[in-house]
Amino acid sequence: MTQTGISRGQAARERLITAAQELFWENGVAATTPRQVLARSGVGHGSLYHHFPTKRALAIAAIQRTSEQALARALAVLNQDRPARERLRAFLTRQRDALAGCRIGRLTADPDVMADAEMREPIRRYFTALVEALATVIAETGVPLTTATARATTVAAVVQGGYVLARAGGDAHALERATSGLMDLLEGD
Amino acid sequence: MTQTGISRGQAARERLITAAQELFWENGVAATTPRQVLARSGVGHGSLYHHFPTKRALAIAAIQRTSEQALARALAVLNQDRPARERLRAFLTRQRDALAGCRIGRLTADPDVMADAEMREPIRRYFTALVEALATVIAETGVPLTTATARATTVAAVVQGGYVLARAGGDAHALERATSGLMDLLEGD
DNA sequence: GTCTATACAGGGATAGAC
DNA sequence: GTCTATCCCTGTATAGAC
Repeated sequence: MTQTGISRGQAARERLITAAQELFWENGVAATTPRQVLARSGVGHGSLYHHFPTKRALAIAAIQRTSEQALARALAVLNQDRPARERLRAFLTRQRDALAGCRIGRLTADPDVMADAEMREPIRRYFTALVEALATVIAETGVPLTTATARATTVAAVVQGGYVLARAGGDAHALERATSGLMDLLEGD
Repeated sequence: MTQTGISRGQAARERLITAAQELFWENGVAATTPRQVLARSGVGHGSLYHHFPTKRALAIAAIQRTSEQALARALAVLNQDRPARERLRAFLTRQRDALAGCRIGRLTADPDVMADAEMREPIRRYFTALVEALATVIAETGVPLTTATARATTVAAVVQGGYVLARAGGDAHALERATSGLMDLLEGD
């Protein structure tokens, strides 16, 4: 009750989550060790296990956080005050770090994540919400709703696959080629 | 000189590679242990390190093999004796184990693979050859070559992304929705 | 809350006999 | 070529002091 909004303890907790988010993006969950999280965050061993009973608990917190942040950024683009066609184009041409890969999508290849329902859930939610938002925008461009839903899945997929191709070839432009190829199709050539 | 084409030793080597291929598909390279490969293949510890000096050497052999096999299967579909339009459709609607993910594409999220140029190379080759073959087929449908190349990247990306979405949602149909959404666009609605 | 010390299984590999 | 025994390091914690 005498505390400010964020106690000193919360600072360590936040630093742990942030460091875990970064490392998960770089190397995945399974391949990230508690020691790496400690080194990155500057937090001590004792503190980690004070704030999180296990690596799994930290992983869940970090994945949830990443998922929320990524969804918020995507929805910000899709809900801008502009014509639907422009919002769709803005989503597809958004600046992305192609060689780093998608912070969320890449987790679907992580064995620790896929083996754990609580880690999978934020990922499922992210893509469900993203595809739904895309379908809404696409429907606003005048496409029937059932067509819009399939097309929204295609749009989300081309971005995820663009990341895969970019990383596979060490070529950041592969993502742009994939999305621009789809945009041409969407805009009727 | 007195040997048959495949010596008894090759049998163990082959079983190790096959087991590694399966395990890499299931769990990735980094998360697969030599012990798992031994258990799966039925080969003994001594034999593993007789045939492959390190886990890395086994991984390179297994990834190369997987890449060759996957490319051969894809090209078989794309080079059938049928109209280009049908071959493209056959590629997109090919039976795929969506929830298992792509044996090649998934490796782009593996930290061990991405940190090693020799492991990355077969993956790069696979997608380069796949996109080139797709571009040829698409060009045969009457599309200008530069457009065909971008479009080929889009096709490969939608398949890869479809896998990601399917695994993310635990929904095998997500892959079909992604590819059928693309097919509608390709066939001019 | 944070620290240092300790524990112990498993990963990745070597040694040397058969 | 294959086997068993052994090795050292790191991942993932637990214990208990400060």
